[in-house]
Amino acid sequence: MTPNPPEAAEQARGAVTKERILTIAQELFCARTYAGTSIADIAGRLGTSKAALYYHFGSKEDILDALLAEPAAKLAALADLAARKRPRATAEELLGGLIDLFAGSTAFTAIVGNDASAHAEYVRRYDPAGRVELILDALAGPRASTVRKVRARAALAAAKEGTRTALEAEGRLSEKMRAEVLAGALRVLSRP
Amino acid sequence: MTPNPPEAAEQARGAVTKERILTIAQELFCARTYAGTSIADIAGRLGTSKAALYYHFGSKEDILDALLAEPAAKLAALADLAARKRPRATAEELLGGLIDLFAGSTAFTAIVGNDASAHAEYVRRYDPAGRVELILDALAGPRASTVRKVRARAALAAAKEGTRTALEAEGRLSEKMRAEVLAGALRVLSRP
DNA sequence: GTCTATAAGACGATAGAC
DNA sequence: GTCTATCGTCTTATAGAC
Repeated sequence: MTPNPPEAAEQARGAVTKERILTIAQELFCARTYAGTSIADIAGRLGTSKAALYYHFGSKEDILDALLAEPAAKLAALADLAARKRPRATAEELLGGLIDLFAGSTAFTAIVGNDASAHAEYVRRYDPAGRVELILDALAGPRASTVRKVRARAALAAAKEGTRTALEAEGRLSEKMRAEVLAGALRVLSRP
Repeated sequence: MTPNPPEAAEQARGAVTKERILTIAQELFCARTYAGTSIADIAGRLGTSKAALYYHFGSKEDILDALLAEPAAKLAALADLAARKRPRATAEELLGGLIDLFAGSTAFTAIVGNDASAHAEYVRRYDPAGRVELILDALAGPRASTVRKVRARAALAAAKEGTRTALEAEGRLSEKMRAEVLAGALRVLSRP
C-alpha cells in the first residue's frame, strides 16, 4: 500500500498518520459537509502541509472513500436481507441492522440522507442500486400507501437520530440504549 | 428595495426574477448543500449571468438569508411557546408546530440539522440561543435522562422526515397526513 | 436589469527538494 | 514522509457598458 516500504517503524507511523487523517476528515465532513471542507482545513488540523496529506491519499474523494467503503458494504448486506423472500426479514432485523450501521460509522450517519454533496458521490460509487430505498420499501411493505411510506421514512430517521444522540451522550451505544432506540423506531413504524 | 424604481411593470418583473432566484437556490441548496452550490450554478439555471444575480442579491449569504428569515422567526415563536411555564406547552403543540414549520419551508427542513455548512451560518445569524435545543429540552422534560433526550431527538427527526416524505409524495401536507405524522412522532416520544 | 470582463483569492492537486 | 512553491481551475464579487 505504502510505496517502497522502508522499515516497520516508519510504516507504522505512516499508518497512524493515515488514521489521524480519517478521524479529522470524519469530524470535519460531519461538521461542515464534504463540499464545505477543504484539504487545507484537514491539513491545518493535522499540523502538516497539504502535500503531506496527498502522500497518504490520492485525492479528496479517496478520503471519503476510505470512510464509507466499509459501512457501504454492510449496507449492501442489509439490503440483501431486505430483499429476502422467506423467511421475510422483520422490521426489527432491518431497523436493528441500520442502528448498528449508524453506531459503527458517524461518517455514514452524517452523510447518508443528510450531506447531499457527499451523498451524490456516495450513491455514484457505492449505491447505484439505491439500497437505502430498498430497505425503506421492505419496511413499508409491498405496494405501500403513502402513509406507510411516510412511517417507514420516519422510523428510519428516528433510528438514525436516536442512535446519534445516544452515541453523543454516552460515547457508545449500550445494549439498553440500542433496545430503546429500536423500540422507538418500531413504534413510529406501526401503531401498537 | 429596488434602487431607483423606474416603472411598475419593471418593478414587477424584478420581483418575479427575485422569486425565481429563491426557488432555484432552494432547490440547489437542498440538493447539493449550501457550500456545494455556486452562484454560477444558480445563474446557469436562471439563464442569466452571475452579475445579473448580484443585482438582486448582494451576496450568496443574502440568498440564504431570504430563504431562512421567515421560518427562523416562526421557530423563535415556537421556542417562546416551549419556554412557557403555565400552561406548559404540550408535546402535541411543539411537534405540531415543528411539522408546520417543516411543511412551510423545504429550505429550513433541509438545512436545520442537516446541512452543517449552512447550519453554522444559520445559527450565527438567527439562532445564537439554540432554539431547536430549547424545544428539544421542552420535549424531553426538565432534567431529562439520556433516554428521554434520545426520544425527543428521535421524535423531532420522525416529524421532519415524515413531513418531508409526505410533501414529496403528495405535493402538500394534508390535514390527514399532518395528523398521521404527528401521531407517529408522539409515539416515539413516549410509549403509549 | 442584464451584459462582458476581470479582479482577488480559495480550491484540488502536482513537482521536486530534502 | 514532509516540505515549499506552484499550476490551473473555480469561486465570490465588482466595474462599467448598454
